Amino acid sequence: MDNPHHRQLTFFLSHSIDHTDPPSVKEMDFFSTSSAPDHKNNTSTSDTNDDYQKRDDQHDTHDRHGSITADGSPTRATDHHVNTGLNLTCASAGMTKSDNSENPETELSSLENQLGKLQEENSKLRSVLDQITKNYAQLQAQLFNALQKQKLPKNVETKIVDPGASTKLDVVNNASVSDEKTDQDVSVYRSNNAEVMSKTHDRDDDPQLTKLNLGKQACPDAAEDVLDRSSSQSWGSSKLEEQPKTAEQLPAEQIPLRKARVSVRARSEAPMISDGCQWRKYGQKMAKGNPCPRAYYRCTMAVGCPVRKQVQRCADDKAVLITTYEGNHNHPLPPAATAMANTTSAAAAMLLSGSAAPSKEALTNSAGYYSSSSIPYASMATLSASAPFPTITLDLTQNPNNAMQLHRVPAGHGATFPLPLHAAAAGPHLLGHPLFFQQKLPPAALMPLLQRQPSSSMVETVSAAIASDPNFTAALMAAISSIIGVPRSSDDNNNGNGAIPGSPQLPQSCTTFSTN
DNA sequence: CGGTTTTGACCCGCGC
DNA sequence: GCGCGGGTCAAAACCG
Repeated sequence: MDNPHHRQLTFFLSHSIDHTDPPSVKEMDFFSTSSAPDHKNNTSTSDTNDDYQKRDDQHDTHDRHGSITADGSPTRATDHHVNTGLNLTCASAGMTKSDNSENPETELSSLENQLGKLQEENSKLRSVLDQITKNYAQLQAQLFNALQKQKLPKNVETKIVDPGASTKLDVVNNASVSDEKTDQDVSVYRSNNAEVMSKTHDRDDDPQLTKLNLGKQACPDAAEDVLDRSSSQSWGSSKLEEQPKTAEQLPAEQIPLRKARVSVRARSEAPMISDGCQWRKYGQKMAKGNPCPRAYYRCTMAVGCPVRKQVQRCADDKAVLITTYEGNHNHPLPPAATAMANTTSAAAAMLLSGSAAPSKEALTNSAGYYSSSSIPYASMATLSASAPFPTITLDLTQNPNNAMQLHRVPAGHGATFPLPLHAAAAGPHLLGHPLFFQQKLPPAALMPLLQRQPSSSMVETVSAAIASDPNFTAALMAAISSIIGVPRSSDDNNNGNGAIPGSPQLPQSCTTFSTN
């Protein structure tokens, strides 16, 4: 039981069970308002949808889900098919066909009606997502502020007593309890918890939702996760600027946030890649197994900025520079730095979202699902038992046109399997990490970025690679599932994260950039 | 003179 | 408990 991963599995098992229980169902109310996806599990993967629908059909007689759709969404059939809330049209089309096979006019009108409903639902979902994003950002800012207000001794978790964010923070504390060692595991939940919280933006107004969320705080380290997130997600976010900053806040910021790492490999002759930030070297060490020293840098753009990075040349190929970022900036960043921040946040989000007890099968499934997309670059996750922290590596050493690879390296794993970039792309949005270009630029527009030389525009390349997602539906679906922390209903995918990384959390991101 | 870099020492976690 | 390795600290040196 000491194994953190085991704990993760346990958690997600309970999670999956949850989704059959009324409480979990209540959580689904978040989406049920739009009537479409009241099956939180549906958002996971397409293959899951089938299973879930089957299950749902079975449960229909028990009216279980009927209670879920408290909003009174009329069509259950619609609910079945509109799992992601994204492919609403397609789902409805298939469904209506079977329903209306007699009169063409009737069928047409019915289709129109349903189409209108679906469009409405779609708009609702979009608004919900927007709200989630806003809420998340707000909560993040509040949490960050609260953290800053309290001085936390190093490696010591204390209760957060900020009245303004008491609910949220209390949740964290309750969950955090005692286990400080399962950082990696926690990171997985982090996103889930945080997302849930973000959904309950009216936490003060809606205690029920809060309680439900609390119920999901099965992870003892959830608090830590949240803490991490608060600081980590400040990357590229100017919202935190609004938060008062004092010297006393610094210690708290630097406390826990180090678990998820994002590393980038790129070819570069320079001793350090330019990422738009100012760094101060505070240490250098010879790492085992690498003749090249590892340099430790700290962000000096703001006093107390928790962001650090490690720079080291690859032992195998000294032309490859590996830069690892950790933490999130607590200050405004210049455009160039923001791009990098967004990139690392996205990568971290993806990493954390998928770090939750990744099951090979689930990941494989997801990989297959996503790989079918038109993403120009291949995505890959590498799990390494040697990694002290979950680490995602953006490999820019290969042809940017088709070799953008993501290596996810959570501790305790040694398997390699495809990792869906889409989730990462969508995650940041939902989490409140604005990858603006991602949202506003069509995939085609991102291609040029991918075709650039890593050394010249590595940030853009990485950002584009992470952010660009030709299949927004898939990405959003993954993101939603991750946010909800929806466990796969599949028996063997209880590990929770399934193929789709659970929740995008950006608690701490350690990005390693290796420039070639 | 202020900021940065260097570098040895120290701390801490982990494995044996 | 001990050793190892990673990460950080902090004093001295360096630089503009």
